[in-house]
Amino acid sequence: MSEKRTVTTRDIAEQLNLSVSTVGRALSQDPRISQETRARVEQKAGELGYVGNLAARLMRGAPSTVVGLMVPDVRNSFYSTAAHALTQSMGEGGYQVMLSQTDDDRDAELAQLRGLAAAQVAGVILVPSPNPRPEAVRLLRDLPNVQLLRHLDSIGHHWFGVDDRGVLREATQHLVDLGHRRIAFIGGQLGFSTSNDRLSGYRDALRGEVDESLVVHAPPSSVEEARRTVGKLLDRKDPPTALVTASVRTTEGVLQELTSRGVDVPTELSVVGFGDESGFSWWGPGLTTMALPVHEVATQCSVWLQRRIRSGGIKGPYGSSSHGYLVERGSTAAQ
Amino acid sequence: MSEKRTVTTRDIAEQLNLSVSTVGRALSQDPRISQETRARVEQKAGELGYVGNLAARLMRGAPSTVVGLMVPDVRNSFYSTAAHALTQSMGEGGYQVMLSQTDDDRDAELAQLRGLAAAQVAGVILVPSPNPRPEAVRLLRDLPNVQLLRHLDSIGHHWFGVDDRGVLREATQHLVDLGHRRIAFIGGQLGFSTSNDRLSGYRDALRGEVDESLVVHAPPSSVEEARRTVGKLLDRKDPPTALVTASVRTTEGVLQELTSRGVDVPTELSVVGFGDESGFSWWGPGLTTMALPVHEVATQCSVWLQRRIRSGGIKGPYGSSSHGYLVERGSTAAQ
DNA sequence: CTGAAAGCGCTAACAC
DNA sequence: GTGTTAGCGCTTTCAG
Repeated sequence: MSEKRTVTTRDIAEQLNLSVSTVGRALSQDPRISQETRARVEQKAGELGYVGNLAARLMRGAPSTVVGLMVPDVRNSFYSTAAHALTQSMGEGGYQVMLSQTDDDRDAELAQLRGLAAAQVAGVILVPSPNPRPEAVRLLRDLPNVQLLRHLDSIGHHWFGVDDRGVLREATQHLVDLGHRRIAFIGGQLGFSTSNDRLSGYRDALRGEVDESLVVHAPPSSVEEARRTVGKLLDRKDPPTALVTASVRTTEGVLQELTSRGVDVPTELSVVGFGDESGFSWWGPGLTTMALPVHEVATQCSVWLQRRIRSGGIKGPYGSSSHGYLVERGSTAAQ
Repeated sequence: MSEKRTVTTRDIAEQLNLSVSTVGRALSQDPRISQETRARVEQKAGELGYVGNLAARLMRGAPSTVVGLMVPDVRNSFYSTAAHALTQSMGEGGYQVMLSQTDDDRDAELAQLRGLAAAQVAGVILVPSPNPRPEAVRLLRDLPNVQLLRHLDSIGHHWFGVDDRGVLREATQHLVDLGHRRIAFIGGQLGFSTSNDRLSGYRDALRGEVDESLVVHAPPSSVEEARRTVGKLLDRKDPPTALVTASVRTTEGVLQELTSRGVDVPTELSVVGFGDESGFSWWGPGLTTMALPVHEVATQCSVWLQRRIRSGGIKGPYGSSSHGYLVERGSTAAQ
C-alpha cells in the first residue's frame, strides 16, 4: 500500500520522450500511430501500472460507465438477487454498479440520488420508495432510469417487474380450487404499487366474495409485526382455513409464527407463500409458494437500460411484467 | 427524462452576472461571500437543479468518495449482509459503494479491480479470490484496502473477519460434549484461508483423534456437489453419528440432501451448521448452527477503512477476528 | 506519423 | 467581497 501518486499519460510520455497526445493515441489504438511506438507505450504503461483516469475522461465528455442501483435493502433476497443479476449483466456491458440503499426512506432516497447525480452516473435502476420527494423526481427526470419491481407513474413509465396481480390471483386460485373459501390475505405495507396489485389479484380470484376482515396488512419489513398480525387472525373464533401472503418479509413472519404456535399445516391451515427463498422448501411440510423470476426481470432491465443509455434516445414508455409460477409443496391441502 | 446538459457553476454565474469563482465559493460556504450573494446563488442553484460534478472535483485533487466492494456473489447471505452493513456505514461517512462480483474467478477479479482503480476509488474492501493474479496484487498495493472474511498475506495484513478456527472448534466441541466420536467434517472448497482455519478448529476439538476418511470437501458454491458428498458419507457401512459443516453453501446442500433422504435428525444423525440463514431455524427440528457476526465485522471494517483513508497514514498491520456463537436448536442430541 | 494547444468543471492562488 | 487565472488528466482539433 505504498500510496504513490497515480501514473498519468504524461509520466509515460516523459519517460519515452513522446508527447502526451501520442501516448494517448497509442493507448486508444489510434491507427495513425506506428506499431513500434504503440508497442513501446504499451510496454511502459504496463510497467508503470498505468490505469487511466475515468474522471478525466468523463470530463472530456466520455460517457459515464457507472450506473446506480437503488434498492431498499440488499439483505432481502429479492433485491440481492436483482443486485446480482444487474451487476453481472452491467459488468458484461462494461458498466460498474454503484449500490445505494434507501430503506424505503424518502430522505435517504433523495440523498443517495444526489450522490448518484453528482457522480455523473449514466443511468439509474431503482426500486422507488412509496412516496419520493419532488426533488428526487426532478433529478430522475434528467437521468435515464428504469424502475424495478415497483412502479410509480410520477417517476416515469419505464418499468420491469412481475405481474403482481396475476401472481396473487394464481396463488389464491390454487386455494379456491382446493375448496377453500375463508382465505386470508396478509399483505405487506400499503402504499406500494405492488401491494395494490397483489390485493387486486386476490380479489380477482375470489370474484367479489371477499370477507374484508380477512384482509390484513403487516407494516413495512417487520417480521415481528407480521407475526402479531397472523396471530390475531388465528385467534378469531372463525379462523380462516387458508392463507396467502403478499410479500417475502410477511411470508417469513407468518412461517415463524405458525411454527412457534405449532399450527398443523396443511391439515389445520393451508398456506401459499410469496417468493421462493431457499429456506421455504425446508419449512414444515415444504412451503407451497409463488416463485418469481427476479433474476430474469433484473437482467432484462439491465439490458434495456444499457440500450437506452447508448442510443441516448427518449424512446416511448416501456414496461415489462414477467409471470410468476406456483411451486407446489406440502403446505396446501383440499378443504 | 429530458436529458438536458447538466448545469454547471458557470450557468449559475452567467444567469446571475457573477464569476464562476464567486459561485463556487458561495456553494462551498466560503465566509468571504456576502450573505446576500450566497442566498441568490443557492436559490438559483436549487432552481436549476445544480448537483455539482464529482469528476471535476476529483480532478482538482479532492478525495474520492467512492469505495469498491468486491465479493464473490451478493446472493450469498454472508455477502449480502456484509454489503448491507458496508453500504450503510459508508453512506453515513459520505462514501458511495461500488459493487463488484468476482465469482471467485481471478480474471473477473482483476478486471473489476482495474475498473475500480480507473474510477479512482478511495479504497477497496474485498473478499479475495483464492489465488489472485499478480497484477491484482500490484493494483492493491496502491489502493488502501482491507480484506473481509477471507485473508491472504500476499495482499496485505489488514483484515476483518471471524475466528474461523474457534467457530469450528466450538461447533465440533458441542458434538463431542454430547458424546459423539464419529463426527464428519464437510468443508467448502479448499484453498481459502478460511477453509484451513475451519479444519484446524475441527481438529482442535477432536485432539488428534480424527478419522481422516470423515473429512471431506465440497467443491465451490455447488449445492449439488455438497449433496453428493454427504450422500457418499451416509452410505458407508460405518456412517458418522454426527456432522459439522464449514460453509454456508455446504450447509444448504447438506440440509437438502438430509431432507430428501428422510434422515432422522437428530436421532440418527446430529448436525451442526455454519452461519445462520433465516431458513435454518425452519429446517426439520431446527438447525443447531454457528451464528456469525457478519454485520458487526463488516461495520468495523468500514469504520476502519474510512479512518485509514482520511488519515492517509500507512498504519501497521491490523486485523480483527470476531467470535461466532452456537445457536442450539433441535438438530443435535446426545449419542 | 507526431506535437502543441485548447478545454471539460471545478477550486485555489493571486489580484483588486 | 469579488474577479482572473491556472491547472488537475485526458482527448481532440489543428498544425506540422
